[in-house]
Amino acid sequence: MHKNTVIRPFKAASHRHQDCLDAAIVMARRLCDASGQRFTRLRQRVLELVWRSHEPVKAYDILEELRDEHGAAAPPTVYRVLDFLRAQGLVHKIESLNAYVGCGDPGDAHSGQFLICRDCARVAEMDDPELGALLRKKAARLGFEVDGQIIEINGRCHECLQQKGETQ
Amino acid sequence: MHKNTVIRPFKAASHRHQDCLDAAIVMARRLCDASGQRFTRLRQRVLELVWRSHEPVKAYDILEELRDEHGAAAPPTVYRVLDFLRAQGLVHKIESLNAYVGCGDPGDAHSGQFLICRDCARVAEMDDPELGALLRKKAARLGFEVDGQIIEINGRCHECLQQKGETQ
DNA sequence: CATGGATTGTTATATTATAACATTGTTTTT
DNA sequence: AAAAACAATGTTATAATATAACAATCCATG
Repeated sequence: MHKNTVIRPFKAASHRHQDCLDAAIVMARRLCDASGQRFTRLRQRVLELVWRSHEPVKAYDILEELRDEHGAAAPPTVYRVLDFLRAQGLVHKIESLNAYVGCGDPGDAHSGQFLICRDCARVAEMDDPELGALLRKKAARLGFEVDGQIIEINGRCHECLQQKGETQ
Repeated sequence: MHKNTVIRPFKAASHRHQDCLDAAIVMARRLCDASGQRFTRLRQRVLELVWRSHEPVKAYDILEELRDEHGAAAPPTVYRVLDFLRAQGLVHKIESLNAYVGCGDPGDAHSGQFLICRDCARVAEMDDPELGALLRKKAARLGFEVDGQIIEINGRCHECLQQKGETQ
């Protein structure tokens, strides 16, 4: 048996998203406890906002939410928390969108390989060892030593492809 | 024989960079002529600035150069030309750096796979069909249809690895 | 030589992110 | 418990990246 490489799938529209959110928070608390980091109320709140949906979330959208809820809040507040969450592997940045998504498998350090649907804007995450290995192999041919990769794949998710089929 | 997948190598420090630059301009002119686009003085100048070295170049650095040379110039000037050059496949954007590099093989449409050296900051480009194919295959398992990929690999180039070895 | 489309100029502003320092909160030491 | 040390957050200002909207100019073609 090999490990499933899909660590943040495209969920069915009907899925109970609250479960995704709850799982993410529980896991985050566990990891922070284990590594002696403080999972403060602010950090939890930002993580919840990142996990609001399966679409990537912008820093300034988080900022606006925080302002609504909690009075002040300035950009550094958000960016600092995002940096913290990224350092803990709880959140990834999608570089091509300047936006952030919750990690589907925190605890296992990885860079992730993201599938971005151009129709519904949702993002799935894979962590495929074959892909990583092939990249390293190809890079090695040039004498290049890999220590991190950014892979963002644009296209259409299964659900959107089906809908497209139906309406035509 | 298979096509070489390295389309923008890490050049030896001793290489004659003027040759890279000249080749890029000649190729650009040829492609624009072929597709009925105008390779204006401004477009040529921006492409030269992008090819100033093998390091990615920032839009605002180009802007500053243009200002020195040519009086006015505002951000839209630069971004419009960069958009044009990208549309022609003459330039790629490195998303994780918000910076731009000349394409090593314009004319053949592709997204490119970039190797970014964290020591010397230079960027090489591959266009490896196996990598693309594997990505599509993995994505297809999720029912995902790929229409573009962003691959940016961080690490150390051969030359920098050697130097590191020497000084220790 | 006019006219229509492409290119570039210009002004203003939006979006994304960080620097620097002050304040508050928490843990540890005494 | 008070003080010291450190972590987290607040605050103000600004840097860096990018686009919108409209005006002026250029240039191929009829």
